[in-house]
Formats: sequence, structure tokens, C-alpha cells
Amino acid sequence: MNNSSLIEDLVPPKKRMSPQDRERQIVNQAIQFFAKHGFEGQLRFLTEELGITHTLLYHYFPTKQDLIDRVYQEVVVQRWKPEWEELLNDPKISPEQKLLDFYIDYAQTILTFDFVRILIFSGLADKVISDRFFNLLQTTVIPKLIRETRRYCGIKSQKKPTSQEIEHLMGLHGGIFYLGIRRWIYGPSFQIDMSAPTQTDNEIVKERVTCYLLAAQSLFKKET
Amino acid sequence: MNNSSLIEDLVPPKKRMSPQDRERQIVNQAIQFFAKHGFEGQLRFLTEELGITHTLLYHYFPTKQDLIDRVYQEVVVQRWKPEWEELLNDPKISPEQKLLDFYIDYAQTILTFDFVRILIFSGLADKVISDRFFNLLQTTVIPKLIRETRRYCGIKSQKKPTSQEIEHLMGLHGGIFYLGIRRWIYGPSFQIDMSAPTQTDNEIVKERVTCYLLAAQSLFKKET
DNA sequence: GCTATTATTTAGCGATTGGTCAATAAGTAA
DNA sequence: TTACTTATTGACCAATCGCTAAATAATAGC
Repeated sequence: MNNSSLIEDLVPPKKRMSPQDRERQIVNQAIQFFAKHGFEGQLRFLTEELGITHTLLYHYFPTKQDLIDRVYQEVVVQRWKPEWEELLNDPKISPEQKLLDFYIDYAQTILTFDFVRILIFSGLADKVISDRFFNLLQTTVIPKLIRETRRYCGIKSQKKPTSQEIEHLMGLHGGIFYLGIRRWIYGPSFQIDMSAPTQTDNEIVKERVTCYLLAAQSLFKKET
Repeated sequence: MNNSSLIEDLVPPKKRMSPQDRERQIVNQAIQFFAKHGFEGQLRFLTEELGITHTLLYHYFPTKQDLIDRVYQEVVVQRWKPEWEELLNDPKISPEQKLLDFYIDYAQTILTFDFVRILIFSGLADKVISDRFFNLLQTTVIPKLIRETRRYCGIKSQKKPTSQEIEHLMGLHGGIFYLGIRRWIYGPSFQIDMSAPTQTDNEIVKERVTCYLLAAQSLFKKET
């Protein structure tokens, strides 16, 4: 008469989930939801996607800000890799290999729908999330990237990075982040014709890093 | 007793403005308002800044979308310069000078608070504005920029741009647009230390274009 | 089966949203 | 002054926002 048993085999009703599972489910959906609609997205639509009432959401996250903070932790904070600093400090690796390894892994880590959009949404609004991320960038990897660039160019200076060196690095950095902006913000309308053979992200990043180093050599003449 | 006459000398009361002046005032304020708060910004706050009631706004723009459309026209459509195409087609100018002249003027034109933020806000939401702008870019200047890059490298090919050529140009393009993102989205926290001597935008753009062409020469070997 | 716990829902509140409509008052022409 | 146009306003509305309190029902331990 009814085929509910068949359906239940595939999708168990599980009307009442364990708190851990439910929280995990909410956070995962909230990440995609806020990345798509921004932090002004209405919680009632989020709970609609989850198939729960919006009051249940308040049971797990008492305020909207609590949920946003959690999303921020998962998307931005947990995605930062401490091993990036270790890699850039490793004396056994050549400068060009360090830069290449770093930017390939960095690009794979941050060029995602949720990261790029949430970072931009934050920058446009209160900047709480974006500020913290860029502070991390500026205090940790950027000085090391410039130090390695100097080593590659045969420069021994211990002085702090010049504005020209930083700007040159920002040219590379922006060129790579622009991949994410084209893909996840401007969307499919600003993509390359897919009928022709296209390069992979890794190939593109590799080419940009190579160009960066080539130009650095001609830009920063050897001094010693 | 009161000094209202003094104030009125400086700022005439002008409680009733001419329709043209009022509309101009509303549009100007709306551009800055939407660029700051996004298109979800509340019209009551906008009219508060203007010192008028929100109902008067509806007298000039019947719906919010009408006002947004007008802002789009002023900020994006009217800012596109047809002479960019003329410049890139001018046979009397060398390829490197064309690229330099174009990107210096392009950067000066679009790297503004209202343009950068409104373009990004649009991209994050319905993409109506950003799609149209990038369609303009892709169909007009990008093919010409790649043609001039080929001429600079001594390549005679008439084939349509390869994905590698486009990606290389996107590296330059993104590196320049990233100036606006740092300045108008991430904000002051991601700016270079101002105590040291800094480069002007024109100097930065010039250096990036030079690096782009240098790398293009080594990337695209001459074929004759 | 019984009970305690708690995941989940129903109902609703106060504030805010874009938008409407009729009344008001500042200019203009006679 | 008078009459007319219209820029501007005050009062209000339906829908929606984040959020709360109390009732309901599914589960686990006994």
C-alpha cells in the first residue's frame, strides 16, 4: 500500500538528530549560505534549507552573531596553515621552490567559493574577518616571501621590505587572488572560453610565480 | 538675539529645491551610500543623510530599483571610455606605450571607492552590473590588448587569443584591480607602511605593465 | 512500561523594511 | 490677493526581521 519502508531504507527519517550531528549540519549549511547571500542573509531561509524551524537554530546558536562567529572560525581561522611559515623557513629548499610550493598550496586553500566570498563580504562590511586574515598575512608570510625573493635575486640586505618590493609581491598576490574573484564573485560570465584547452590552477600559479621572479631580477639589480 | 541670519548667509535655507537640483543631490548621495552599505542599505538612512523624509525620495524614484538603476548608469556605464578602443587601435603608437597609456587611464578611472565597491557588491548579488561591465571588457579591450602583446613579442599570429595569453593578461589585470580591493574593500589595515616613501598609482601600474611585457617575451617565444 | 531529559515545534512580539496616500506649504503667475 | 502647481511631509500599512516563551514529542536509562 505505501512504500515508506523503501524510502526509509534510503533516507532514514531521523526526526531527532544528536546535538553534534545537528550542529555540524547547521554549520556546514550556514557556511554555504552566508558565502552565497552574505551575512545579511535571513536565518529563516537558512533553516528552510535545513528543513528545520528557525527556532531550533536559536537553540544551537543563541544569536545570529554566534553563528557568524562560528562560520568565521571554520572558514578562515581553521584554514590558515602554520606549516606555511615552516616551509618558507626551511633552509633546504631553494627560494624559487619555496615560493612555488607556498603559492600552489595557498591558492588551493583559499580559492574556494566559501573562503573568497566570505572574505570579501567581511571586507565590505565590518572588516572583522578580513582584517584578522590580512594581519596574519602581513606579519607572517609576506616578510618571508620578500626575504626569499631577495635571496633569489642575490640581494643580501637585511633592511625591512621596501614599498617597491611589497608592491611587486602584491602584483603576484593580487593576480592569484583575482582567479578567485573571477570564479566566485564575477561568476561564469567572466570565464575563459572552455572549448579551447585551458590551464589548470596549478599551471597558472606556477607561471605567475615564474614571471614574478623573472621580473624581480630585472627590477632589483644585484648590489653586492 | 538669534544668529540665524548669519547662518542663512552661508547656507541658504532653500527648503524647496528645484527638481533637477534635488535629483542630482539624491543621486550623488545614493552613489556614495550604496557603495558604502551595498544595495541592501535602507533608504530611510539615505534620506536621513540627505535631510529629507523618505517619502520625498519615492517622489523622485518610485521604487528602490529605479534608484539603483540610476546609480548603475552613473557609476558604471558613464565611466566607460570609448576612446580606450581608439587608443588601442591607433597605428602611430607602439604596443608598449598603448598598454601603458591604457592601464594608467583605466586604473585612474575605475580605482575609485564607488566603482570598485559597487562592482563587487553587484558581483556578489545578482551580477547585473558586473556582468555587463565584463562583457564590455571581454569584447572590446581584451582582444586588442592581447593583439598588442603579440606585436610587442614579434608574433604575427592572427588566431584568437589562447587561454595562456588571456591568463597572462589576467595576471596583470588582477594585479591592478587588486590595488582597488586593498584600498576600498580590505581598507586601511592592508595598506603599506606610510612612513617609508611609497610609489604612486601611476608608478605601480607602469611597473606592472613593464613586468607583464617582459614576462610575455620569455613566455611566448617568437614564431615569425 | 515509566520517567526524566531535551530536541523540536507552535505562537507570537517588537522593531524595521519598502512603499502608499492624503494633507501641507512653498513657490509662481494672474 | 488669489488661484494653481507641486515639492515636501505626516500618518500609516503589510511584510519581514531577529528573537523569546511555552508547549510538544522523541529518545535514553531505569
